[in-house]
Order: sequence, then structure tokens, then C-alpha cells
Amino acid sequence: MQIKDAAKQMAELGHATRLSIFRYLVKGGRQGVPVGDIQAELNIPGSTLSHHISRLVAVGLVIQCRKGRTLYCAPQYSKLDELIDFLKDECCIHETAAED
Amino acid sequence: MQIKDAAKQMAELGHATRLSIFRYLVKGGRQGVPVGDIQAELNIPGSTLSHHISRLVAVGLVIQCRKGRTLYCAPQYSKLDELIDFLKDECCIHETAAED
DNA sequence: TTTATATTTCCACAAAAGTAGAAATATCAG
DNA sequence: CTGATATTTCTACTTTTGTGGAAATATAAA
Repeated sequence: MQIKDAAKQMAELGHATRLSIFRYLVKGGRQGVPVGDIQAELNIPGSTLSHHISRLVAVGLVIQCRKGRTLYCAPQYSKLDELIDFLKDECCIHETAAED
Repeated sequence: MQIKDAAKQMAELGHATRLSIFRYLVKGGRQGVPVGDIQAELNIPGSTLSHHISRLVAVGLVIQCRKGRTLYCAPQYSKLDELIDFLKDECCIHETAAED
């Protein structure tokens, strides 16, 4: 994973509302959660929510699929896994010694 | 770890320059790296660098200590560990089933 | 077709972040 | 004290982000 991509993904998760959205999607699991459910849960205007979701989608952390009038959003677990791996590989100690 | 704190830390790491700084500090290890070394490595103006470092310090990801005229910066590994744990605990699947 | 529901796009504005030169501060050497 | 080095603070400016109302789009139901 490129450092630029990691930074982009973290920038998106680095916002309380978006992180809440993502966490809620994680709770919802792989089958996805309707945008409307997120809106009801987090209590934010649709336009604002739509904006945040589209940013998460843009960096690949969330995927969407429509069923009728309802848009389901689901977390892309693999992307988060990659990000965590990046942090572990590039930003942690690699010693055999003790910890902090 | 609070969601707000996690978001703040990720917002700081969510910037290519700051992430580069942090990664460089990780390479430098626990004894710390002079600000001047970071500047030479990343090739950015002092005032800009100082600004970015202070943000990393503000969220606890970096600590500093002065030795003479030189300010050493070191990563606070434990903070990153907490962040990674947050992501694993709050934003990953907790199933016994297969992966993505 | 008309109407209702779900969500986005458009628009405008306020707030925050990024950038960097210049001046200031801190510390040490001579 | 004077000068050199290391780094920050101040200041100003540009760009990006966040926010949400209103209008538009998509889909389905009546």
C-alpha cells in the first residue's frame, strides 16, 4: 500500500462523523445498511450524510449497491485490513526487545 | 479509546507529509530524531514542518525532548498501538467465518 | 400518470487546514 | 557580549472541508 493512499484513507476516517458512519456499517455487517438507517441513527441531514458517504466510497472503504429505491452501504473490510497492515508494517517497532 | 480521539489521531496521520514524518520517526527509533534531520529528509520549510510536528505532538503521537539547541522527536508507539487496537476492535468483523 | 419515498446534486457560505516568509526565541561557542 | 545554529511563533494568504437547504433524480406504488 502506498503512503498516499494510506493517508487518504486515514483522512477520511479522521472525522468523527465519518468514523461513526463506518463503525455503524461494521455493526451492520456485510449485507449492508440503507443510507436512511444511517441517517436515522446519526441524525444528520441527508445532504451532509451523502457527502460523507461518498468520500468513504471514494477511497474504497465503503461500497454501495442499490435495491429498488434503497441504497445499501457496506464496509470494505479488506481495505481497512490493508490500512491496519500498513500501520503495523510501516509505523510500528520491529524489534525483538520490550515495549513502551 | 474514545471515537473522538481515534478520529483526531487519524486526521493527523491522514496527511501525506505528516504520515511521512511519523514514518521517518519510526525508522529513527526511540532515541528520537532532530527536527533538522526531518527537515533535511523531507525538504520542507521549517515553519511548515514545525506546524505539522506540533499537531502530531498535540494528539500524543509524537513526543519531544530538547538537548541543547536540538529538539529530538520520537514516536509514541503506545499511542499508535491503541489506535490500531481501536480499529481492530471497533471497525473489523468479529465473526468466526471467512474473510473478504 | 400521479404521488410518495430514497437519495443525490447543486449551491452558497462558514470554518479549518496548509503553506511559507520574516521575525522572534533558545542555546551554545568564541 | 557577539555571532552562529536550531527551531518556533507570527502573520497573511490560498485551498480544502464541512454543512445543510432546495431542487433534481431514481424508483416504486396507486
